[in-house]
Amino acid sequence: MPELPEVETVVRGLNAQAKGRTIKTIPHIAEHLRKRDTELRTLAGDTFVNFDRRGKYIIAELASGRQLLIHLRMSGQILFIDNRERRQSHDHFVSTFTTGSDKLIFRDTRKFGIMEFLRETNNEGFRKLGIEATAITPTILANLLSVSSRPIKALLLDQSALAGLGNIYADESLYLSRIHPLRPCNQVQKTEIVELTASIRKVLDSAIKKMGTTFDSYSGVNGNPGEYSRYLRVYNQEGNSCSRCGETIIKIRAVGRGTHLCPGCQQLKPVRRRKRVR
DNA sequence: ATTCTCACCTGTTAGC
DNA sequence: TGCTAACAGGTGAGAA
Repeated sequence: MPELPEVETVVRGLNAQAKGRTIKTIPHIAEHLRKRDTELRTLAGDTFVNFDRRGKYIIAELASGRQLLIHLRMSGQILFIDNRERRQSHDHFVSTFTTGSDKLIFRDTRKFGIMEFLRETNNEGFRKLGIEATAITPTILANLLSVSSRPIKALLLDQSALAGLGNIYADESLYLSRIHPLRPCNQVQKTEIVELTASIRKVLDSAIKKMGTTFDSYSGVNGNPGEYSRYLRVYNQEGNSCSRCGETIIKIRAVGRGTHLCPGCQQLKPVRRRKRVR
C-alpha cells in the first residue's frame, strides 16, 4: 500500500521524531536484511541528519555522509514505540537512540521491504526513477504517452517513467479523468492529458493532506491510519455505484493487477468532443 | 528494445 | 468447521 502519499507521511513522521537523533544500539537486524547489506550494523553511533523522499523511497541522510535507502514495498512500516515493548515476530530492524525512551522499528510482514545504504553498485531502481508524480505537467505526460502503445495504467505504474504512483492512486487518477485503464497510451487525447495531469496532482495532494490511505496494514510512524480511505472513488469500491453516473463500479484484472473502474464513464476509446462540420 | 509473467513472503479471505 | 487456493498495496529478473 505505501505509495507516494503514505511514504511522504512516513518521511514527515521521521523528520519529526528522529531528525538529529543518534543511534545508540541495534538490538535486532533480521537475517534477510543483514544478508542484503552487511554494513547495516554500522548505523550504531551514526546520526540521522534528515529524511527525504524520492518516489516511494525513503532516504535517510546520516552525519557520516552516507545515505540509507528504505523501501516499504507491500507491507513495510516504520514505527516509534516505547523502549520497553517486546519485539514482534515481523520486526526486522530495531534501533535505540542515545536520547528518549522510544525505539525505531522496521516492521514488515511480507519481508519485501528493503533497507540498505546507497552505493554506486546497487539500487538501479532508485537511480532510474522518473519524474516525481507530484511534479507532472501536461507536456511531460504527453511526451511519456506519445512513445508507447501499452495500456495507460502500465505507464502510470512504471516508476522509471513516473515515480510515486501505485495501484490505488493510478486507479483513482484514471477514474477522475474518465480514462479507461486499458487505453493505449498513444490514444489519449490532448484534453484528456490535461485532465489526467490535474487528476494525478489532485489525488496525491489530497491523499498527502489526509496522511495517506489505509487499506490493510499501512500506518504512520505512530501507528495512526491514513484517512484518505474514506475518499476513494473506485479503488476497493466494486459493487458500489459511481458517484458521477450511477453505474456499478467493477474490478477487472489489467496489466496483472486488480483494477477498479466505472464502465459508465471511463472510456476505452477516446471521446470525440466535436463533430466535424462538413 | 519493450512488455509481460512470475517470484519474492506471509496473512487473509473466498470457495469447496 | 476445516482445508486449499487465490489474492493483496511493489519491484526486479528473466522470458517472450
